[in-house]
Amino acid sequence: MTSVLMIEDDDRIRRSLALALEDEGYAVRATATAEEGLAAQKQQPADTVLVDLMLPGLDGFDCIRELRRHDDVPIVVISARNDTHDIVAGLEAGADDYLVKPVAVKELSARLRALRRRARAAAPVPALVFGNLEIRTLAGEVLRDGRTVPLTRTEFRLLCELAEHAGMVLSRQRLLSRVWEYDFGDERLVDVHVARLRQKIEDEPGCPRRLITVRGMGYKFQR
Amino acid sequence: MTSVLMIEDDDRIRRSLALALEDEGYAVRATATAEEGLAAQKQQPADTVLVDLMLPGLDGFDCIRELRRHDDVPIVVISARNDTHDIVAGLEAGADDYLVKPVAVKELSARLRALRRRARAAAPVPALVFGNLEIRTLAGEVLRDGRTVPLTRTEFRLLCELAEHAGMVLSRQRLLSRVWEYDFGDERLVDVHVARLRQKIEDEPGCPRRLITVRGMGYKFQR
DNA sequence: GGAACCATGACGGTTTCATGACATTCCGAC
DNA sequence: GTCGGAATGTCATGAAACCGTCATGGTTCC
Repeated sequence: MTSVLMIEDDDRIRRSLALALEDEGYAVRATATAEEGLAAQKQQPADTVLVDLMLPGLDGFDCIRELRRHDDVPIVVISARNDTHDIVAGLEAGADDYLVKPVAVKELSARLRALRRRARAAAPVPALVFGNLEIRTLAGEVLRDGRTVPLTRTEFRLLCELAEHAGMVLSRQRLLSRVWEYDFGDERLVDVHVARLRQKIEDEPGCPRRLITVRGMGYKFQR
Repeated sequence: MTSVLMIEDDDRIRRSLALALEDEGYAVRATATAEEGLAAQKQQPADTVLVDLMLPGLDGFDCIRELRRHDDVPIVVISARNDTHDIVAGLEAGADDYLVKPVAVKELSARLRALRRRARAAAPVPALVFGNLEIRTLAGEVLRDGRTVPLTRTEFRLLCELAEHAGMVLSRQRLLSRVWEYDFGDERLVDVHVARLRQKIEDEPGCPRRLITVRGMGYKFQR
C-alpha cells in the first residue's frame, strides 16, 4: 500500500481529504504543521508527501526545501493559491506537482499514481552490493566479506554518495556540497576522508580498486 | 538545452506556445498530428513531449499509449478539457502531467523542469560511441575495444570537445577557448595534445583515423 | 625551391595527490 | 560540569603526474 503524509493546517480539509484518500487505498498520516510533518517524515518516511503552502510557523515552501535536503520523496503541493507565481515557486522549491483546492480526489489519486510510476524508476536502492562490499544505505552499515566495517558518519555518507553514483566522477566541490553541505571550503578535506575510507574498505593497501582518483576531476567509485 | 516536441493541431496555439517556449530556452519542434509527432519522436527523440488530447486521426490518448510502448520520455498533456474524468484518463494512459488551457508559459516551464529533475535521476549514463571507441563523459573514462584508456584531464576534455562536434572542424582558437579557457595563447599547444591523444586512441600509428588534421583550419573528430 | 604549416620527442617547472601528525570539536558517561 | 575518547578538520611534506615550451624534422602548398 502506498503511504501518504499530509501536512495541512485546516482541520476540516485534513480530515476529509484523509478519509477520501483512505477510501482510495492509501495509508494516510496527517499533521497540522510543517515541523510535525518533517519530524514524522524523518522518523517514518512516507512514499509521498502532500503539503499545503499556508502553514503556521514554517511555511510550505520552507517545508519543501527542508524535505528536499535529505529526501527524494515525491512532493505534491495542495494549495488554495492559484497564481502562476505561487505555482512556479512551489515547483522551484522542489515540489513535483501542484494542485489547486478544492481538489478532486480522483485526480489527486491519478496524479499520485503517475508520480510514483516515475519515482519508482529512480528509487534509491536500500542496499548496494559490489563484489565483497555491501553498503546498506538504510541500515547505515557496511559489510566487507560479510563482516561489518566500522565507519564514521562522514565516511559512511561519503561512501554512499560515491557508491550511489558508481562509475561517475564526482568533483570535490560536489562531494563537499553533498556530504558536508559546504558550498565552499578546502577541497583537501575530501582527500583526507577518502584516504581514511580507503584504509577501511580497500583490500590492497596502496592500490585502490574501489575509490579511484581521477586526477584533476575528482573521485569515483568503481563498480 | 532541453528539447520539446509539441503535438497540437490548432495552428495559432501551436505557434504562439512554441515561440513562448523558445523564449524560455527550449528547443521546440511541433507537429499538427499524432502520426507526425510519433514519427518525429522516433526519428529524433525530444527530452519531453507535450500533447493535446483532441487531435484529428489518432487522438491524444492513443498517442500517449503509443509513445509509452517504446519510450519513457516525460509526457505532458495540454488540453482544453478540464473534467476530472479526462485528467484521470490522460494520466492513466501514461502522461506525467496535465495542464488545462490556456496555459501560463511560466507554469508550464516550471512543470517541465520539475519533471526533468525526476526523469534525469533514472537516466542511464550518457556515452558517445564511435566504433571501437566509447567516451563516457560523466564517468570521465574512455574505452578502446572495451579497455579503459588512461587519459589526462586535458586530453579527455579535448577529446570530448572534438567528439561532441564529430565531423565538424574546430579551429585551434576555439579549442583553446573551450578546453583551456584561454582566450589567447600558443596554438601549437593544441597540436601537442592532439599528438598525445593520437598515440592513445588511434589504432595505426602515423595514420590517424579519428583525429583528423584539416590543414590551415584546425582539427576534427571523424565518426 | 621556398615558405608556411604540422608532428612529435624531450625537459623543467608546476600542479595535484596521498598520507602522517596534530589541533579542535563533539558527545556520551558519570 | 567535566572527563576522555572518538571523530573531524588543518597543515606540511614528499612523490608522482601533468603541462607548456621548445627544437627538430617532415609535409604540403604555391
